[in-house]
Amino acid sequence: MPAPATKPDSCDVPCLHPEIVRLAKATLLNDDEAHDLAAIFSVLADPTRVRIVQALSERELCVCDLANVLGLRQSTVSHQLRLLRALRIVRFRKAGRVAFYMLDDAHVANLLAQGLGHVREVVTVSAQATG
Amino acid sequence: MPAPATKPDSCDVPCLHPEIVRLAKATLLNDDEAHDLAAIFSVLADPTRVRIVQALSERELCVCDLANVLGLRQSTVSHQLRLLRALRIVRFRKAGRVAFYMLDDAHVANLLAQGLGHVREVVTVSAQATG
DNA sequence: ATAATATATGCATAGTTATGCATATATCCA
DNA sequence: TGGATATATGCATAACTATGCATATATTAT
Repeated sequence: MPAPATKPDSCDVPCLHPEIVRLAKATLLNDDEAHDLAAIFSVLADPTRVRIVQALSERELCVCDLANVLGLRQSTVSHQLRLLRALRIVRFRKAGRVAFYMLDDAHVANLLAQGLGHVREVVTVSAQATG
Repeated sequence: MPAPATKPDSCDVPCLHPEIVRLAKATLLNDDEAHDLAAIFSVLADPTRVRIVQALSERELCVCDLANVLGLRQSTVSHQLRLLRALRIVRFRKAGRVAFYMLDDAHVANLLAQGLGHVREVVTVSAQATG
C-alpha cells in the first residue's frame, strides 16, 4: 500500500446521518482484519504471481521449469517465490540442487478459482450483451 | 503493478524437465486472464478499499458518512470511490447534492467474504496450535 | 444572484514494489 | 579439489499508487 504524502488520517467532514453511521460502525471490520485481507489479496494482485500460483495449482514445478513455463527470468521467479514462501503460500522440497515448489494449501488457489469465475462470467455476460 | 527497471522479459535458464514444461504450458492462463485476475484482486489489495467495500456491502452510504464511518478524509474516500466506480465495483444514486454509493454487484463482496473466511480460519488454526 | 454545502478532481509526493543485473550460495560430479 | 549448475539474494531503479491540500463543480436555500 503506497502511502500518504503527509500525516493526517481523520475525518474532515460533518456526519450527515448519525444513526446510519452508528449502525455502520457496529459491523465494521477492525483494522487488523482489513490489513490481513488486503495482504491476502495483494498476493494475487500481480499478474506474475497469479500465473505462478495457477501453474503450481496444477503440479509442483522446479524454479527453472517455472521460468520456462512462464517465460520469466530465473531471478524474477526466485524473487516472487521468496515472497510467496514468506507468506506461506508456497513451500518446496529440495532434490539435490533442484527445488520443487508447490502450493502450501488450497486457500489462495481457491480465491484464484473464484476470481477466475468472476472474470469469465463478466466476459460471458459482456459477450451476450454484445452479441 | 510497479514495474521492471529495464527491458528483458524472457527466460534465461535451460529447461530441466521438457515434458513437464509442455504439460504445464497446456493449462496456463493466458496473459489477458492473468491481468484481469490481478486487476480484480488489486481492488481488495488495499486496506482502505477493503473497508469501503465491506461497509458498502451492508448498506448504501453517502460520501461523508463513509468518511465518518471509516475515519478518512473526504478526498481520500472520493478518490477511492472514483476508482471503484471506474472499475464498476460501485455505483451511486444522487439525492440532491448527496451521493449515495452502493456495490454494483456481489462479486467483489463475495471475494471479500471468502478472503475473510481464510483470514479467520488461519487465526483460529494458529490459536488452536498455540493453545 | 449569493452563500452554503456535498462531492469531485488536479497536482504533488512519499512509500511501495516488481524486476534486472551481478554475484553469492549450495550441491553434484569428475 | 575444482568445475558446473540450480537457486537465492543484495542492490538499484523505474513505475505505480494512496493520500493530502487546494480548488473546482454542482446543488440547494435564501
